Amino acid sequence: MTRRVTIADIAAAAGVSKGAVSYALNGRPGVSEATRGKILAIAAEMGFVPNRAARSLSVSSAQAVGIALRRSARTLGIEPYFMELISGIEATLSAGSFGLTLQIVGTVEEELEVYRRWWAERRVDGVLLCDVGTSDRRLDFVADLGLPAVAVGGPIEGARLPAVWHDDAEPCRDILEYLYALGHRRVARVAGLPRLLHTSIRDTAYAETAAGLDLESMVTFHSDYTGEQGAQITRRLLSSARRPTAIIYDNDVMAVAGLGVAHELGLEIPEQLSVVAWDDSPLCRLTHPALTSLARDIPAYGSKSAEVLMSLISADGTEPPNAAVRTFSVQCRPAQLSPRGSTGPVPA
Amino acid sequence: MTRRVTIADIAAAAGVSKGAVSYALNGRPGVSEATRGKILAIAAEMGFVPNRAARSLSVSSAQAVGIALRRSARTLGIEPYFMELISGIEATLSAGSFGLTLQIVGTVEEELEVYRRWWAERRVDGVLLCDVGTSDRRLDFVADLGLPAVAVGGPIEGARLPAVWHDDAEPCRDILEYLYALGHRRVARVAGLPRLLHTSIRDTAYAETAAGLDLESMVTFHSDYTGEQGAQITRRLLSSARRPTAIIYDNDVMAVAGLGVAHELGLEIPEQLSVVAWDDSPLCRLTHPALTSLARDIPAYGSKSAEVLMSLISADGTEPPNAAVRTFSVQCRPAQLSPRGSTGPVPA
DNA sequence: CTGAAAGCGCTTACAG
DNA sequence: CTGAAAGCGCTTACAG
Repeated sequence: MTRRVTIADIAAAAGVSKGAVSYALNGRPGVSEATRGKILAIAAEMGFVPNRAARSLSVSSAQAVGIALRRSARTLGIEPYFMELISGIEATLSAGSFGLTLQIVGTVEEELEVYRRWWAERRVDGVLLCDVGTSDRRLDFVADLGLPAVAVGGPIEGARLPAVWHDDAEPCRDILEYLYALGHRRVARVAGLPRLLHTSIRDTAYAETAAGLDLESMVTFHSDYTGEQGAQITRRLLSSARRPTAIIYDNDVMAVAGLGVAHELGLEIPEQLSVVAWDDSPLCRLTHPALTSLARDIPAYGSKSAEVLMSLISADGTEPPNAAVRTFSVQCRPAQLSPRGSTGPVPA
Repeated sequence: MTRRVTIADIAAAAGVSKGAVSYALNGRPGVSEATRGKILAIAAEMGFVPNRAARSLSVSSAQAVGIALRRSARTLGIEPYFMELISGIEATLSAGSFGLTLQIVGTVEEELEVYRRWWAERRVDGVLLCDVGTSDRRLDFVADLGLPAVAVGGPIEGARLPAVWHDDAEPCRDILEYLYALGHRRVARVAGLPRLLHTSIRDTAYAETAAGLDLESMVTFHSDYTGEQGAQITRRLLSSARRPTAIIYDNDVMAVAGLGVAHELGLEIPEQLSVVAWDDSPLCRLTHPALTSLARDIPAYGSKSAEVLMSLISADGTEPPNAAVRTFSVQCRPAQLSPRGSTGPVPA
C-alpha cells in the first residue's frame, strides 16, 4: 500500500510544473511534444491514475450517471429486462469512462429526493429515467432541477428531455395479425401496469388493430408483471365459458406463469391455446414448448440511452438550454416477432 | 438552476467561519450548541447538500463501494440471484449513505484492472467480490493492493479478507436425505461451474452424504448455469437406460429448463421424476408443478456483505492491518428446503 | 468555544 | 512553450 502518485510527483520527476503535467495528460496545448512525451512516459512508469474527486472538484463534473430503480428486490430479480438494460448501459458508460451509480427506491417521492440529492452533491452528471409513465412527475422534476436526463421510453409529447424508445404499436399489430391469420378469433391480453407509457401505447395499438379485424373478442386485463398475477389472470381467462384461444402477455415472466397454468388445467399447447410473450429473454426458451415472443435487443436499447445521456452531458457545458438536444428523440428498432412452439393454428 | 450553496454561503449567512460550519454540520465538538443550532437551521433553510467530490478529496474516501460482475448480459439478466443480491447490498449501502458503483467485465484480467483503477482513482472505498472461486486470484490481488474487500462466499481458508457466506453442505445433506426418504435411489445432479467455491463444497457434501446411503447411483454433471446446458444435460440423463428418478439443479434457471425437457419427453412430474432447484426465486413458483427448492434469503445475504464491508472500511482508517477484522467471517442462515409439487415418492 | 489557514489533487486562466 | 498561482468545496490541526 504505497502512497498514491499525484501530478506533483510526476512534475517533480519530470522537472516541470503541475500545470504542464495536467496539460500533457489531457492532451491539450501548452506543452511541447517533447515534454509531453517525457511526461507521459514518466506517468505511465509511475503508474499514475488521476484522483477522481480532485478532478471532479475542479471541473465540477462527477463522471458518473445514476439510475434509480423503483421496484422491489424480487421483482427486479425476476425481470431479466433490467439486468439486460443495465448491462447495455454500463458497457457504453464505461467505454466513455463514466461510472454507473445505482440506487433502489420505494416510492416516487423517494426517487425525486434521490435525484435532488445526487444533483446537489454532484454525485452524478445525469440520470436515466426507466419505467416512463403516461403522466410522469419525474420528467418535469428533473427538467426543473436542470439535471441532465434521458427517458428510457417514449415517445413523449412536449418533452423537455430526450427520449430513447422503440415503436410499440407496430409489434402489436404484427402479433395480432399473425394470430388472426392462424385462425384465432378470441384473443386475450395480460397487460402491464396501466400507468406505464408503453402499456397505454400497446392498449391503443391493440384496440385499433382489433377494430380492423373481425375478432369475436379481444379482452385486456392489467397486471403488475408478477408471475402470481399472470397466473391468476390466466386461470380466470381459461375458466371462462368461451375462453380465448390465444393469450398475449406483456412480459416473459407472466407468459411462463400462464403456460404453467395451462399445463395445470391440462390444456395442450399450442393445440388448445397459443401463448405469446413480450421480451424474448432466455426464459422463453426454457419452457416446453418454447414461447413465441416479441424480441427486442434490450442491451442495445440501454446502450443507446447511455450514449444519448453522455452527449447531453457534454453538450450541457457549452450551451445550456439547447432545445434541439433536449427534445432529441431516438427511435430504436421495434420488437420482432419470433415464432416458436407456443403458437399454432386454431384446429378447424 | 440556481448556484449550488456551499459552506461558505452558510458561514457568511451565519456570520461564522467555514470551519465552524463544518464542525456543526458533522456533529463534532468545536462549536457551542447555540451556534450549532443556528448553523443547522440556516443550512436546512438554504437547502445545503455537501459536495461529494470536495468531501472525498478532503477525507480521502469515496463514500462508495464497487462491484465488478464477470458475467454476460444475458446470463446476468436471467439469473434472479444477482439482482436480488444487489438489491440487498444497495439497501444497506444507501442506509449508510454509501453509493454503489457497478461495472460489468469480460475477463478476470479486466476485473483486476478495474479494481486497480478504482482504488487508484479512489472511486470506491472497497469492493464486494462475487462468484468466489476455489482458487481465486482476486483474493490476493485486492489484499496486496490494500483495497478493502469482502468475499461474498466462503468459507475461505487462510483468508486475507472477511467472507460472508452460508453453509452449503448442510442443505445438500438435507435434500439428499429427503429424496432418499421418498424412495429415490438413482439421483442425478446438474451442478454449476466447477471453478466456483460453492460448487466444489456441494460436490463434496453430496459425495459424502451419498456414501452414507445405499444409493444405486449419484451422478453429477457440471454446467455453466444456462438453461441451454441444463436442458441438454437433462435430455441426456433422461434418455439413459436406467434414468434417475430425481434430479437436483444448482440453480433455478436450469431446473426450469429441466422441467421443460421432462414435459417434452412426456414424463409425469413428480410421479416419474422429482426435480429440485437451488435458489428459490419466484421462478420456482411459475412452473407447473411448482419447484421444490432450497431457499436462501439472498437480499439479506447481500445486506450482510455490505454491512461487513462498511465496517471494514471505517475500521481501516484507524488500524490498517487489523488481522481480526480482516479474517472476520460471517455465516448466514443456510438454505432451507422448501418442498413443493415437483418432488414426490417413487412409486412402488 | 471560535477564527484564520493550510491542505486534499486536480484544472485553468494569467503572466512571462 | 512554460511556470507560478488561484480556485473547486470541503476538513482539520493550530493558535487565540
